[in-house]
Amino acid sequence: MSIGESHRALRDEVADQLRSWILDGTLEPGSRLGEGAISERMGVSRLPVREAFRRLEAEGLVQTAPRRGVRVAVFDQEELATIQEVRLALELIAVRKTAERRDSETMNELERVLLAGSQAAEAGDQSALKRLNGDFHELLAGGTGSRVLVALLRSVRNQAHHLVGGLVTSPEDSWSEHARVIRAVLDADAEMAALLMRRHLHDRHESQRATLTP
Amino acid sequence: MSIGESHRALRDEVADQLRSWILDGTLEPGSRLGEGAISERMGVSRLPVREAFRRLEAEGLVQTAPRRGVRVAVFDQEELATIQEVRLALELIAVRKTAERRDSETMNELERVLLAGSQAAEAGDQSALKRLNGDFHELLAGGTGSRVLVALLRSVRNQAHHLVGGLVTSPEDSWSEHARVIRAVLDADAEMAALLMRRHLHDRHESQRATLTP
DNA sequence: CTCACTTATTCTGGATACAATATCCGCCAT
DNA sequence: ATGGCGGATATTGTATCCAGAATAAGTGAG
Repeated sequence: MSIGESHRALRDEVADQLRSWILDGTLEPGSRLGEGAISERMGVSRLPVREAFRRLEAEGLVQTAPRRGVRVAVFDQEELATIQEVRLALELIAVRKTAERRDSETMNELERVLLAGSQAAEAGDQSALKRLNGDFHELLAGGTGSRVLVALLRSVRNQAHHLVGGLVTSPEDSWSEHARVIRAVLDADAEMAALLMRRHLHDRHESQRATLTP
Repeated sequence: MSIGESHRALRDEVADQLRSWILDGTLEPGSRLGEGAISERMGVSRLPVREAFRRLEAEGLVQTAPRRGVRVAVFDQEELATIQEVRLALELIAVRKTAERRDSETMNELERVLLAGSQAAEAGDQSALKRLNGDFHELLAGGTGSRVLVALLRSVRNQAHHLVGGLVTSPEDSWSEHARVIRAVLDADAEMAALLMRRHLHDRHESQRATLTP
């Protein structure tokens, strides 16, 4: 099999695949990841798998015990609360900075997402809304112009996602809150955008706590 | 040479060595890190070096271009400002959480550091102060009980350190501010501790900006 | 002499084989 | 049952090997 034209590095491919498997629950928290099994299942040698492990380890998605292999990260309640708190702080920094910079490309993208989102909401297109909700967060991170912040947010968001198991909020509810944030950013109202974002994430956090501690 | 009894994984050793070389300026920003050269210089094979690269990459200390190797990360002014902002937010979360949890082991360690620090300050022992200043930040991160936050802070702190080149603040000045924060934490005054920490980091940030933009 | 093009070397990315070692699991004896 | 012993398994690390890409070196033309 030819490696093809401009194939990405295999470690990236492997890392992405593992990440999505972890996030969508195919790999349950605490389950063990044997490098042999992974490499066999994905048809690559063990070398890229090990490199992918190191990356996921640094991203906090997996935990490594020396000589005992790698397993999907499992967090306790307190750790999850901390992650939420950190995520909130970082998202606020990001949305403020994006609203202040008003990078033209990001603004155009946000307008596009806003339009597509309201159409999808009317049509009741759940999967489109889910994707747009993802775009929303990516755009707000990217709009800061900071590669570091983008990486940190993605990492923390993954770990936060890790906790929800099944998402509690419907894509429609999420979208209406997102739309308000986007409008504030487009209006260059950084403080309003931050406030709306804070409420957005805080509500979500609360509803999760409620379901987790009955 | 025998690998010995309970030696840490070589990738950790390599990553630590590279990290300190980057942080102390032995490896200048933008300089290239050939995996062959590193493995030769450190007397290990290329594999642990590559694993270490992936970790440092995720920590943001190095940047990787496909097929073009890895080089020490170089950040522009705006990125550095963002990193400082993120670090401030995370340190505040950490110091508050530590002051609220009051983990007994951490409190004991903080008392020890406080005592040793005041002695070192009197004796004018610069290197001891420098080490204690490092312990200070590690303890505040560890006191949160959150592995994730510890990892994030270490990463962000490394990248912030990355910018200073030569540190501007003397260990003594740093220490006096640190000591005040420790006392506030020991007094369970989370808000006071956070306020002192904010001022501590903010001052440092300002003095750096002053030296960088003459 | 400078610039572009071609060639050669180096380096990354990946695969594979092999050794060493630590952990895990089952079996056996008490 | 329980505790210890020994083999099976997995991780970790080394050594080679190869393909492909990037940089460096060299060469020729204008």
